[in-house]
Amino acid sequence: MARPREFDADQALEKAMNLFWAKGYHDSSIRDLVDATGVNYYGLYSVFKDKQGLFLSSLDLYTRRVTREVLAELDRPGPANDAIAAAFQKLVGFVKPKAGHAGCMIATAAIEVAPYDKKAAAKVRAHMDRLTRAFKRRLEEDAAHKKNAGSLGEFFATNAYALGVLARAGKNTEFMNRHVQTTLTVLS
Amino acid sequence: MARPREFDADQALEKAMNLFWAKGYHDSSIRDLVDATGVNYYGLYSVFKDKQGLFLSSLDLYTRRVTREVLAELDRPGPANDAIAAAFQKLVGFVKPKAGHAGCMIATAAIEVAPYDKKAAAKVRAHMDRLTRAFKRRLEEDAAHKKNAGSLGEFFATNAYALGVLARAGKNTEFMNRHVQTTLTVLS
DNA sequence: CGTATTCCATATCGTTCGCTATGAAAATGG
DNA sequence: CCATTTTCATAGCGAACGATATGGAATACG
Repeated sequence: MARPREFDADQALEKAMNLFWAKGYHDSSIRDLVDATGVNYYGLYSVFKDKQGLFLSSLDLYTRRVTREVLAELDRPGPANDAIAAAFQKLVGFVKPKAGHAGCMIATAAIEVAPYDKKAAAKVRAHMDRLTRAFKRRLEEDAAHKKNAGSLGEFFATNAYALGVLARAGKNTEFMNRHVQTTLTVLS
Repeated sequence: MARPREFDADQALEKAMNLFWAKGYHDSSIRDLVDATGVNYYGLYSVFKDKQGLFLSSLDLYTRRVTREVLAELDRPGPANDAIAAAFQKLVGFVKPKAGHAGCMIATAAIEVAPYDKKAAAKVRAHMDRLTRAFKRRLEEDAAHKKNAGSLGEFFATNAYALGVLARAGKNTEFMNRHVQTTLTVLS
């Protein structure tokens, strides 16, 4: 038809997500996003509508990219305890300070965006529900925890987000590993 | 010496703290703070230096006002389990949506301010340490938990902040109470 | 009582924000 | 090969930001 765009939307979204992940919504300006993605204003706005749209798409990508890997650990064969421990181990690897970003993007969004952005709040809620259900599903397979699978699922999901807070507050990996260790004692 | 100020600095700080608590740092503009406190620009800047100074003072007041009440529950006589449960009960009452604000101001600061503000980060760390030590101290009195008092203290403190995230994400009191219930099972 | 000093109220500063308008550049279709 | 269409690069928009400057009002001191 006409001049083709010179950027890949998926790659741009990934870079935008990394910036939002690292700095949150408010501290990531459009100009920062233009620099980080290498895509100019027109490109970003034509694909993602506006800053909110880019952020919402980033939340979706975060779910696909990061959360999926954590949830995959829950499908491991073997005892439920080991699968949950593996999931937390994976999570610590993600939220620890690395490549400039620290924390869980969903937890950050929950605190700084959800209170006044209904669409972001809905995505945060959906993410929490998904994570909760994943833990719950795995726990229901275990006879010892089947009856408490619901509240335990909520508990593990909440503690997953708590790791994101710890990371943002500057706690190191040892601290987070210790927290995971104690968290898992509810299963024994 | 000259014209006396027409406002009470402590009352103004309390109102500023409530706004920061409700909306976080970035969404609370100086103009919002002027409206909320009833103190004009000159007054705020002459007493608190700048926006950061006002925020840091608000963090201190939050510790004195909110955290102290929670910690007071830990000094209750009786079993450590009951004291810790009471502290969490008090905490849920504070972080639940009420009077416009929701969540824990420290957790919010940890996520949205601490990553790039060293002074705020230091106050967040100090708060976490204080809360952790308070739990730890109470647990050390209990022979059953003395050996794990350190990691348990960290665990309880972290879960206290987690409640703040839940509140900001819109979770209701029942959800938070259920979380507290499960959190306390690590003691049994 | 007048003068110095401090505070109040408001206007305004420079900057940055999210977003859009504008003209040049690049590819397609007749 | 030119006209059309879409993207690129950039300038610029109005609004809001944190912070400050300014002139009048209010008190203390001589």
